Amino acid sequence: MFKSTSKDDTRAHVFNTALALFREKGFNETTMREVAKASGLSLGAAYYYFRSKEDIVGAYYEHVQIEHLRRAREGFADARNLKQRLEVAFHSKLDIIADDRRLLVALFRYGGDSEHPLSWFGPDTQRQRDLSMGVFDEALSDEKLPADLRDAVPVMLWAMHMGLMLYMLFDESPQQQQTRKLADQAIPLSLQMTKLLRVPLVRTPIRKALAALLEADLIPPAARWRALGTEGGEA
Amino acid sequence: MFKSTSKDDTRAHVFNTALALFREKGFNETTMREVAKASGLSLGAAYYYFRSKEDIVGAYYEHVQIEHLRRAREGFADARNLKQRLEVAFHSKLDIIADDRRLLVALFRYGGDSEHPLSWFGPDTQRQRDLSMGVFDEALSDEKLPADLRDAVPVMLWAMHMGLMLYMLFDESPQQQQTRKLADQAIPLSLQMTKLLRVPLVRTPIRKALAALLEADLIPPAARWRALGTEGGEA
DNA sequence: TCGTCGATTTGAACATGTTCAAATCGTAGC
DNA sequence: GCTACGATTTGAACATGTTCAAATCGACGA
Repeated sequence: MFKSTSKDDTRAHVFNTALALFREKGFNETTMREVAKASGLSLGAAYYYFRSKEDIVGAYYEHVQIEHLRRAREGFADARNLKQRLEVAFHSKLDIIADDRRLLVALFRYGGDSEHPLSWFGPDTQRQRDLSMGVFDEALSDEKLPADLRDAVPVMLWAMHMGLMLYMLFDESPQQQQTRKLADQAIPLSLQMTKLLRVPLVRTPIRKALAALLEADLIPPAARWRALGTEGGEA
Repeated sequence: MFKSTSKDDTRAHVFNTALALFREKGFNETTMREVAKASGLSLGAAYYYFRSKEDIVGAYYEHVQIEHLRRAREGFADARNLKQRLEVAFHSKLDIIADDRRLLVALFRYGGDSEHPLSWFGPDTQRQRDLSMGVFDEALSDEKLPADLRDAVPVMLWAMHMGLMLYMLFDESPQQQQTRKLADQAIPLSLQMTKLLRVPLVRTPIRKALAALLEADLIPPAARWRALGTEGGEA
């Protein structure tokens, strides 16, 4: 019933070969001909498994998100409070991509191109966004927050984590320590800010800001991501 | 003393021809061969004036920034208060790029690529960033603010304006009304936030946040952009 | 075993950004 | 007017992502 190498297996093989090359030489510096040759395939065959070079990056990021969800949940189990859960949420993501800065460049490349499948806000990447926001939503878990904020905070945390990833792309410090440090400072500050939200003087303008963001469609409906990630992950 | 067509003239001609094509068909969809032909030059000659296709976009953005500074100052002259100055700062930028969404895509493309000349945070684009932050700095003008905040707020406004531009890329509403509306809501909210900064309860965590951003090199020295824009603009 | 049909593989061909050695042009100095 | 030299122009050639028609493979029914 099983071929020794199914289509999925070969695809995975090409995928891993390509990632290794991307990590080693960078995305731009790796040609599809090299990917094909290193995979033991002809150029055309490589294109049979991935529609395009960026499509490989797309698969990579899908993998990153699923892995993030997995590791985050694992970490959440041991975390004792919100601070620790946020640490898990941020650092597990950074752990996963730590060695892939040369690759992530490609992911950010088409972020602003609304017509591109890898666009940050396009329909094709919505699933990944939702998965990602879901992680931060779970980090908040049953935190007591007014409902409107409760649905918006995960989006803010997601935005922060996007910013952190961007920062990491430029972080040349060993092990990207700078990025880790920034994350470690951002987390307690976010918590303080959250507490400040209870002060009416602060809450009023924040409410207005949220209303504006909501109206601008920058805050997606929470229901969408909350359902996600429950229905089994990979193969 | 002047050739009828100096190198600069020809360069400007190629530039304008290219922009027209980019606007009409989009950046990706326009080939350098088309640019060359439409300019009445051979392919190689076009490359004599611009090192690369993106280099044209680089020149465009330089132009945008200078024009922004010009229009903003013009507008500041008539503005009666901070709110109006911020409106000028934001809307003049949006005015300039309003018809160029298909072109701006290329500008955002290499934002995250730290090795690319058009990178958002790379050394090659520092001048443009400084010019841009300078505009927001001038908008604040002599606003009374604690020194540390006074140097950071222009950076925050700059970041907001980057976000607005990104939003505009995805804004399909006629005339990009959505983006305008978002800007108009963001401005008074920013002002309210600024006032909140006087409340110690708020100011303390904000101070910490600024310290973190400063340490992360995300807030450049204010002196750099304040000097700028005083020494004459274009030709 | 043979024929058939879909899955897979192949490599040539194409489009397009970029490079470059050679040709051409224009002018300054004689 | 002529020459030399730098500025400009040219188009062929190259690299690389992508496409595609044709070849090959492999399993299944007859």
